[in-house]
Amino acid sequence: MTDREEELDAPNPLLVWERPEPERRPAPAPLSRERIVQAAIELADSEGLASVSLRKVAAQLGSGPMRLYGYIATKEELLDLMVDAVYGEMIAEGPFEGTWQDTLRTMAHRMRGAAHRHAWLTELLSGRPLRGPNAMTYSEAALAALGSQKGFEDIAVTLQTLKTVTAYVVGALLDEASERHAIQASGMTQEEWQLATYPYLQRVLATGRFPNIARIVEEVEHPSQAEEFERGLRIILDGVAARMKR
Amino acid sequence: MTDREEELDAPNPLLVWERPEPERRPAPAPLSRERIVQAAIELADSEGLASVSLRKVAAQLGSGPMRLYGYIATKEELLDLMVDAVYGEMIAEGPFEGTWQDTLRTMAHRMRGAAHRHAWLTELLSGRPLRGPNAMTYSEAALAALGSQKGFEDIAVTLQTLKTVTAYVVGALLDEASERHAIQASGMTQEEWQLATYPYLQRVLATGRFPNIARIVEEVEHPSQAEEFERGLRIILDGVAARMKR
DNA sequence: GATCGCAGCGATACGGTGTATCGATGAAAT
DNA sequence: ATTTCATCGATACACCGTATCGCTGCGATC
Repeated sequence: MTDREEELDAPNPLLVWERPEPERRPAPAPLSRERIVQAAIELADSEGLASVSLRKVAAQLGSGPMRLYGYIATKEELLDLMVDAVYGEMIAEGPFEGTWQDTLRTMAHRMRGAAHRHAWLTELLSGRPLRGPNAMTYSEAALAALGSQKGFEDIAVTLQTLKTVTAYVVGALLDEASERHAIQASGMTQEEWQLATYPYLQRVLATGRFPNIARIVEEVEHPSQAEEFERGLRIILDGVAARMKR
Repeated sequence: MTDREEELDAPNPLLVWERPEPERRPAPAPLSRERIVQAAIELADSEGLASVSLRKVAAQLGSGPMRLYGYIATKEELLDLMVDAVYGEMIAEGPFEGTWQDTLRTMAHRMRGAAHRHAWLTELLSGRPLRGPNAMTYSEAALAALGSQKGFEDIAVTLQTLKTVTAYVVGALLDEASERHAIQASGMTQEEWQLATYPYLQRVLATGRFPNIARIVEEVEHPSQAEEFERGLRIILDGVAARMKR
């Protein structure tokens, strides 16, 4: 296309006289923190946390990125809201019931469920103090359920227990997530990735410097992630029980 | 300064004739992965992980950002190398000795020490499978030390134990780090931050919806982070001991 | 000792990010 | 009907990771 043709198609926009006026602004779609957070969560669920940008979230809501700053002061705040929304989901799953073991198990499994529904959760959970209303409500419910059980009269003990179990759960979920992440980041399927990784592993193990790791790779029948999580959780709960007997 | 003056100072660079030739390139400083990683770690230690950018790391080494791509393929790889370097530090602290409790304690405390020396470690630890040589050496040493103890004849049990303890440690360290992060991100000192946060907390607690949390804030004498970590660790080790008795 | 080839370097560029600024706008208030 | 004003979005800025590619200086070759 020549310059000449271009001029015919698109009149030179430098001159006001020939430029059309902007179209009337359509009434902007109503917005709310909730809608913003929901859009962000959908984006994170389907495209990964990395592609949650204010521009994309805003686009999904049919607005410019700057409009979001009426509702949040910072992207970090949006992430905070996303996490708290997930705590909301966990609350909605119902109250805690049964023994203290039941309560702790329920907590652990709900968190695991949430982390599986929202693969980005663990990454956000790390390094974010829980001050949102849903997180507080959830913690309060857990404290209340535990506190009513024999052996948990001292609220300091209850808190310590809760923190320890939570630490395990978060750590275990991060571990579960790490492999998934590496695979997903490489853009391969799990099999492709294992196939691509296997030769390196074999080469390293062939050096003989890692006999125990080699045994694990060769001999150990790996339990499912769910089973592994469960076994760890049993260890923790045994520990809590042991502590209570003093 | 007028245009005229400017012209006198800086000759129009559009004309080749008046433009000076580029100065001879200085011999580039020798580079290596190790130097790159060290520079990145220093930057992360002093300015925070967020300000580790390839541009800044390269600048610190007196080179352009693109030169780094001869040594790494991706920023992610640099982060992997940083983590593995920290495992190197942990290895250098010496072998594992004593009972299986001693070994697990040592592991936990070394990791905690590393996380305190390098505040960014926990963030990187999350979601990064450990395939680096130092990480593998460290794991191998831990497996060997544990495996020689009574009760750990089954390597699957050893592995499960290691994973569980590690999960707790990582989770606990993340929890420790989260508050520090929030404070540091706000750019306040700890006292300023507590002062700024306190009114909100009081207002929320005044609603009466969080009686247990209120009790914790008001009644519980908070142990130091070190003590809290230790208590949790004791719970975990008790759990391991309990599991072994079957 | 001169020449050449080539690995490796860095200038430049691209598409993306979070967010500050500020004129324009449309709805609410008068 | 007019004015006010909160709010929206276009634009801009600094910075990011990284693809591209011409240039440079060094080591190998003749």
